[in-house]
Amino acid sequence: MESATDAGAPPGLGFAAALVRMSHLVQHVFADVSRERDVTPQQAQLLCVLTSGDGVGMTDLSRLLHLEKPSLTGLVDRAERRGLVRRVRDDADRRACRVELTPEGEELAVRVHGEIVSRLEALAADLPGEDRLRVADTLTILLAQTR
Amino acid sequence: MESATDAGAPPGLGFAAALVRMSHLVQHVFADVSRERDVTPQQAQLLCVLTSGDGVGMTDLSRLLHLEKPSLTGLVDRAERRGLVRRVRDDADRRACRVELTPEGEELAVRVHGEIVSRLEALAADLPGEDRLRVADTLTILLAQTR
DNA sequence: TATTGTTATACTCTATAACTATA
DNA sequence: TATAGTTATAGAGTATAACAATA
Repeated sequence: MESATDAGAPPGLGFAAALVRMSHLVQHVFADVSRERDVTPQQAQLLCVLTSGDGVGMTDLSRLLHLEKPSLTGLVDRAERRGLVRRVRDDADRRACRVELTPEGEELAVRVHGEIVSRLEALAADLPGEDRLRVADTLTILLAQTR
Repeated sequence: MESATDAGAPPGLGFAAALVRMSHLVQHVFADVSRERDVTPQQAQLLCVLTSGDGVGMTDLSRLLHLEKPSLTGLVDRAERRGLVRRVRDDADRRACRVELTPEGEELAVRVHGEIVSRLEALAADLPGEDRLRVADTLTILLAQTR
């Protein structure tokens, strides 16, 4: 006996495998929602990161998104061309700039974020709230280690 | 009081947010391990999918990886050029082919998979085994809904 | 006619190396 | 000299439309 699943329940996946599979599922939700809103998943992720705080520098953004800076330059270029974000020159340090959401980008960010959250919550609709909470809390602990 | 986290514990993330954050973490583990082994994350994922079973058709593979078929053609082309997979013509249906791991591809797949699993398990090292099991089982249930 | 897979094409994403401008 | 960001370049990933070959 190596699993806590009852007879008749799905064959338990193993911790790492479950995380990997869940990660793929989340990726696909992200991809589906992005496609419906006519942005790429990468651009959607950029918008979501920009939702917190009012303007993020390119260096911070590249760390947050785990992208090399030239990759980020291109991503921001394309998002800017679509009118989703804008670069604002920093007066204090004239090398730097902050990237901000435009009103259009902000609206899109809210819609995409809301849709993703609602699809993931829907997935857990049949789950006892207690289990849902426990998963969220346990994952939160794991995530805190890698900050 | 809207969270079960104790005082001093990390601020609980919310179910959907926790899944999204965990997904990003898994993506980065995947990216790091792939890079160390000198393959792209997409190629690593292809190898992992091919580990189960001996040869998968392009149509099945495109469904498993959620890729349009022309995208898959390119991915398999590049992996084949690197000697990681090979296309084997299907004698029964001469339109079709099965994609198989080469010995080199199989060795790489095992290493990448093992490394990813071990890093994710390591992340949970401080977690009571009971919690780890509960998360795995709960996620398994969620995943089973979307098969 | 339907299905399997590829080709043609156009973008997007990403990294490395070299660069500009400011600190 | 170090830091913020960009440009140049090359390759990988992806999708849509059109196609070839076989069923």
